[in-house]
Amino acid sequence: MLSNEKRIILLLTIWLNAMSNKELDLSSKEKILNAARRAFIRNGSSGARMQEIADEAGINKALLHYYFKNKEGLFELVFNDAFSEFIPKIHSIFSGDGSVMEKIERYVETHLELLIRKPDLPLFILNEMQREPERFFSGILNKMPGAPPFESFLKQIEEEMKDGKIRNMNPRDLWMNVMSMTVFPFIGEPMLKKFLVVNTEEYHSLLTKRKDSILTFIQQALLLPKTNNP
Amino acid sequence: MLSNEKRIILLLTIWLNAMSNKELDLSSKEKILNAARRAFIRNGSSGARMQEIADEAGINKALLHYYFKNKEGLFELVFNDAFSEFIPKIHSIFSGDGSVMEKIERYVETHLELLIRKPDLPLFILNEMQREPERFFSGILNKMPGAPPFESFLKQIEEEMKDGKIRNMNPRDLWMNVMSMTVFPFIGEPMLKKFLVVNTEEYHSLLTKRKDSILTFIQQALLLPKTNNP
DNA sequence: GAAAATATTAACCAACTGGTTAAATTTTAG
DNA sequence: CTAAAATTTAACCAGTTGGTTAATATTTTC
Repeated sequence: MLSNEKRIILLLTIWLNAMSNKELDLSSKEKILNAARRAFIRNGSSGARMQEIADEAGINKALLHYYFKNKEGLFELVFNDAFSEFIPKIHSIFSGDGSVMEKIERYVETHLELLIRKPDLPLFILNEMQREPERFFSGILNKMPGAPPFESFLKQIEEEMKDGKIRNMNPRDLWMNVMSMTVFPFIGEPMLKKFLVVNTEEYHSLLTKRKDSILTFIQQALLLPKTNNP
Repeated sequence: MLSNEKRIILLLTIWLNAMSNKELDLSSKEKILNAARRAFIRNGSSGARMQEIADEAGINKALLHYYFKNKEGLFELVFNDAFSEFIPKIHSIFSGDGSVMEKIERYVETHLELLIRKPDLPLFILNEMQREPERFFSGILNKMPGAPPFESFLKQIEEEMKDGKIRNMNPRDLWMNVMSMTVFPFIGEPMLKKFLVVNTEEYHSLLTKRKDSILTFIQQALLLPKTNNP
């Protein structure tokens, strides 16, 4: 299926990766995990090839099975690592101290920082979740304590709305908006670059400034105009 | 790799699909396209199997090659259909009449309507775009006349900001926010349902109300408080 | 320094894969 | 009603795939 040009590029990539892996002096296991991440992110769990992973790691294919029982085991490990990195601090943010706006700021800051470093995470996670939803609803997501923290955050939002601190709207819509504006620009980069008529550098510059932009936007949408100027 | 339970479910699905296809009296070609969409959406172009597509379509595998030269040809067709359905009217919205808010309203309305009917579209398109970006930057995206319409819309946004009609912010951030809030809730459904503590019906009910919610949020973020009450 | 443990590899396997082909069947056209 | 065209299928193919194994090499331990 691969053209000759693509094959050359692939081989060059494999060689460069092998050289860079050698230079970094990683163990074989670490090289495998790095290569597996790239392969699973790019092609999904069913499209990724064990030989492809071995080639990118610069090792013999049998070593994959020596360290990780099988392809599914390797995938589980890679996915669980990604998932627990992506999900993580939301719960402590929800149940910690601070106003609604402060919590939103903390979430946006934390997540933008993570996604700038690992822009492939959300698409990878969400794509595998749609591919095999039952894997998550019977496993890793059930281990995720979603209900309590968000429900208390929900209450807090409702109270601040009732107190007139922030504008009245469906709290679930609010959170949906916050997550959308934080995460989607990383998922939608190829399309957004085209729409916004920017190149990759310009786009990434936009992303590094997103924190202030998102927070200002949310504040302007939520905060009521003050009747008493300080 | 499939467990027996999954195999039974798959076979039942194939049978039900075959029965429903028969009931709908579609041509073989249409059955193939429907099955191919489902397979490519779920597993990606490299993970989807020709035999899987044939099984779901209820036809012999050789027929795939009779109608569509090969797997890549079938995928191209499916992807291009999806892409031209997802991208489409943005350009006429950008270059048409109306204020910035009116254009935003038109975009949100049009796209929500499309995505409620076809919620798998954005994840599929963006996933394939990240998997093989060169396919798009040398092909279909170059055919997409992105530059002129958005640049004129950019100018319009800037003018309305300068005129004090809407609040000052980076127009690219504005559009990024609009697209994010419209598209991400469809991509992020499995995760958002968990965070928001809603079931599928409740989540879809949220989605059907998103138009007003998004537009109100944007208006509150953008529109300046009036100094003269009518 | 030798034994034990760990790592690594080439070669191999059965099953799966995308694609092909000739024959049979069905549909269409005249 | 028959020939032509279109559709459909079973059987097949070479290459790819995930996984295994025995042998070899390297590292670690005592």
